[in-house]
Amino acid sequence: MDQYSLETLRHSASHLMAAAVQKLYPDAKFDIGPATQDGFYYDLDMEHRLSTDDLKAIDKTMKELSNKKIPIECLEMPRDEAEKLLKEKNQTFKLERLRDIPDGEKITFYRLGDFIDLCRGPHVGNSGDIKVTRLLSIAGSYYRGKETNPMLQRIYGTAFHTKEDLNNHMRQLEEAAKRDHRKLGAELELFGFSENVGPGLVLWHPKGALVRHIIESFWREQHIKNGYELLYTPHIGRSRLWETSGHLDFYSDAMYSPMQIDNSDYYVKPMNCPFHIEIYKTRNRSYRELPLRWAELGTVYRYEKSGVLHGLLRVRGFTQDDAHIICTPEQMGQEIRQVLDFCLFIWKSFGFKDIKAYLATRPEKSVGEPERWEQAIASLEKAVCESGLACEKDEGGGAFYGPKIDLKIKDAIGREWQTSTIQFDFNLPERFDMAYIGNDGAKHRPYMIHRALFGSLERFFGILVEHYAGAFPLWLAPEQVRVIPITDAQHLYARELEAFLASKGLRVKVDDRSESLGAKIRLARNERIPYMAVLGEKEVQSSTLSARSRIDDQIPPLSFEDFAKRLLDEATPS
RNA sequence: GCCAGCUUAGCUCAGUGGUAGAGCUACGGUUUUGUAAACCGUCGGUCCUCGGUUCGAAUCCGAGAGCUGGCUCCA
Repeated sequence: MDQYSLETLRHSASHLMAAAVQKLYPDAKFDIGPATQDGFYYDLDMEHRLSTDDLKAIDKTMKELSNKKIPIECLEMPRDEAEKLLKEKNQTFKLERLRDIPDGEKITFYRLGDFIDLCRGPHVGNSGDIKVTRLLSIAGSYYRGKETNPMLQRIYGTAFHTKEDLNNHMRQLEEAAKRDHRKLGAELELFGFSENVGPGLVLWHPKGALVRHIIESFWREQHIKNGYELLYTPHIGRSRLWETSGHLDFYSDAMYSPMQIDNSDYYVKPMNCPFHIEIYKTRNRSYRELPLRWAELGTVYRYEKSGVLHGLLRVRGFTQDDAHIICTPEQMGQEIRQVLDFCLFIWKSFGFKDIKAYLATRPEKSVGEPERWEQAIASLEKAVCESGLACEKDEGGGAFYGPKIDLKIKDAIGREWQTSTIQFDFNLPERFDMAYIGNDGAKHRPYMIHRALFGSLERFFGILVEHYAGAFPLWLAPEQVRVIPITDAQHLYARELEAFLASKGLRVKVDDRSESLGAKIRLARNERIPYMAVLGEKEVQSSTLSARSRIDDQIPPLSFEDFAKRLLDEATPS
């Protein structure tokens, strides 16, 4: 339809922005300016520290350059000439980027008026093709993404073919902002944080805690059904446990300082695995008792840099829905398959249907025998294949201790979230010298698989709030029915209904404030309560109730019994 | 942690050097209401914290905390 792809358009828009920046700040040194999923950015360095106020001027200059319809020309040149040009322009980052281009590859520059940029292209024909742009924000970004490198200034923007597309995009951002779990969490009194407690430490308020309780109960029930056994383990453990596990050597950056108890150092746990392994090691294990599937809602604490904390999605204390499967080589394939199916069942229960798998294989630095890696990867691949999931392979993307499958789920407005993870571990079984006695009477090293379905309850809850936009389905809603008597004369009748519904196991409250019907409905709607039962003179006379749901507005009058039946039918996970 | 920004009542926000405000919420009263906001009144403030400049600071400057958007990292 359009002559250029959105990616090309955005890439060109980043050049147009760079041209504008160069015009306003001639000392600017440019690094890279690619298109991204939603727009583009350009990384640059200069004397002037940009602030959001500067975006207006840059935007204005971009519009001027666009109106001039300046052609964007491609210039191919030999390496020495390219180097000379960049040196002349004092573009030190670009010089380094030039050195990254392998010999024999074409070296191209793109010129937009006075702005000449080392760039692979392609680009739109002229600056007049870039009409619909919006500069969004400025940020810092480390040169080449390395924390030890100097920080450049990054300008984020986006571009579209039409004004309408841009407006749609901005509306989508607004929609996402409305669903923001931090905002809804406070509004619906689900959870919060306190400066006195500390950043990244979640306080679950009664309503959020109730939803969490329902999720946990469902989780436990399903795990028992699927052949798991539940464990509880302590929050702290002696330093020698973490020495054996290797965490003190390789994970200490994320661990909190130890506390001294009776002359020993104890660490708050960043992971649950060592405790599970200790349980495994309490006695000899026979191949006959494998596979073991041990699950725990284990609360762990990890140090996260202050700048990365984000609502419930990134915290310092969180509860993993952790499990460890310990099995023989023969059982491995079947176990992986079962975990994947279990994952899919759980995601379906919470209304997520669009799920993608990412398989990460052996990285350069790794532990464990190559055959074990190959076996494990093969079984992961086979299981994903059989499950019918779409899968992307990330060669060399596994952890040093084993390959893994991560699942990403798509929420109600199309955003992807990384949640479930299934990881082999060839490291801990070695370190802890785990073994089972095979039918040959000899000791063998078991396979160990870590897996989490939700990832963490905090993160999952945050995703759920955004997915449902705060309107939990009936089975999860902290309050399922709000009973609304119209006048004081129906208060007794309302209490009768409340007691009846509660006796059926429904979560119900009465709003008997001296307020108008409209006001009570408005409040219940704002609180995202799935059902309202309105009671007036008519309902008392006919022994009925007038129901109203979040979805249907009004429902014809029902008896207490029929109403309860309807809700109980609906109140199962789907 | 780093770059940029923000922080005024429970919430949303106004107030740019001269006595701290509005709406909603909460509370008290009046009202007895038929499907998204009845009316009147009252309470509510360490203007994030500490220090500085000034006759005088919510307002200007510095440091710190928390938060937001990114970078890095990751459940």
